Amino acid sequence: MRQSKLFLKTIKERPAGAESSSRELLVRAGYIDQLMAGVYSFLPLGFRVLKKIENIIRENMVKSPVNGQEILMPVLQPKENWQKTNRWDNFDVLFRLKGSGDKEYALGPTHEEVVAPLAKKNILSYRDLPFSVFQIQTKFRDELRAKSGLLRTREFLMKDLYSFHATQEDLDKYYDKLAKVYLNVFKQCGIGKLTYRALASGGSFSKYSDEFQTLTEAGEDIIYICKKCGLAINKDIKNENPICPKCKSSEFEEKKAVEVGNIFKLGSNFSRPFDLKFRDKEGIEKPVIMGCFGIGLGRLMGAVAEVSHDEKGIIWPKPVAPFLVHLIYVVPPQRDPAKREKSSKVYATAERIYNTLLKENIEVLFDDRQDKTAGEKFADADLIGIPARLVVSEKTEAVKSIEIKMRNSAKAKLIPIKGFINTIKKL
RNA sequence: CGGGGUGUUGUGUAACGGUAGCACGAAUCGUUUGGGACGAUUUAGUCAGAGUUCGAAUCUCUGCACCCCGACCA
Repeated sequence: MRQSKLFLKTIKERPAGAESSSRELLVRAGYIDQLMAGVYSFLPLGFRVLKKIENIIRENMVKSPVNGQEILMPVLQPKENWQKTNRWDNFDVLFRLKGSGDKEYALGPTHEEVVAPLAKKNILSYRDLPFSVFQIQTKFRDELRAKSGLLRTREFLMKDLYSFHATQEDLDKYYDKLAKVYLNVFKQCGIGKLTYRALASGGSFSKYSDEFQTLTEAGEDIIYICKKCGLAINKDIKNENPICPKCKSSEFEEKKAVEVGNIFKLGSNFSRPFDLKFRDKEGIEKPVIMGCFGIGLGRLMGAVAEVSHDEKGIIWPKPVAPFLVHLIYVVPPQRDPAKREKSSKVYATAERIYNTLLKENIEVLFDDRQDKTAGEKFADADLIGIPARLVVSEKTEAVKSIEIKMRNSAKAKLIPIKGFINTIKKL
């Protein structure tokens, strides 16, 4: 991608009144644009990051042991289904809207009301169980207070997976496997060390659920980490239970965190209202046991930016970075005719390197802008936060090298142009 | 939803009730060119409505929007 053609403008000044770092940096670097409170557009760079996160999640959901099948359910949902579960009037953040003839609809904040009746059409026998479906789709929640950029929004992409089981034991096993897969997803996104599986209350569905909490001061949740056994619990659990449920210790470390995922054992709470049943081996009708597993993609992206940045900009972990390489062409003096010759040579070298990278399928953003000085390009590169920065300039041209510097390191070094691609491939 | 704050060009900001100014950006020209260059010229603005006043960005009211704190967050 050529930066000169990119639909993106970086902003030098800090936006007024923005409190969270991730929000400030994502806006200034041109990843996202706010339409209104809690609603953002994803610009080309932001969209790429979102897609990276989406693919990591999808891969993990499709393969064993999750074995999810990807589907896409409607955002627009009938009021009747929400009345069946008693949530039309009780789901605080539900967006309710009127269509023609005053017919009422819900904008999906979650999809139990859709997936349960859907499953009813496909589950008749114990032989149909267990199975899981998931989607990566836009959710709407009328949050009373949107805040901190992508960390709490009213419209957001969510991966929600629903599992269907014949027995509670089967759900329990699956649930624990999913929890491990979740930790792996967060690890792959570069926030593994900071992300805890925290025991939480299960609301009206079950006694407990598990939250996945990433430690950051920008988070709005508080979790308690047991100093003895390392178990994390959320505030609800701590209030009910002043001692660690696992090792009975009473010493906890209190940390602020942002919830990037949440998993629930729904049991038969949704199969009952929708009459979702199956026949077991003995021919007896039983309610299907369900699980529900969510990850907020935008929030995850915000969380990564929140925990991985410095004063100059974002520092993307490689797996979620919009590009692996930021190739920067430092424009040499051009007014002097003798130097103009050199200039075209430097540019030609940059083009050659760009094409080599493309040919090798290395994801590269090429700062080919002719009207920006080196300083400005470097400042932009730091702000945007692509993992590897390659510089082609008169200096590097003179020694037939290119400069390479990693975003998370202060050191730059020169590598010969000949065979440079092998260095890049090893990144 | 309770409380607080703020709305001035694309962005960041200034202006006692009295000429809406500065910087960045954008545009043109010239000089520059390895850490956000310089000069000249140009561009574009008082959230909306009502009121007070000779006169309102400024004071009052209403509305709207955004930000922050809290509550809420199956």
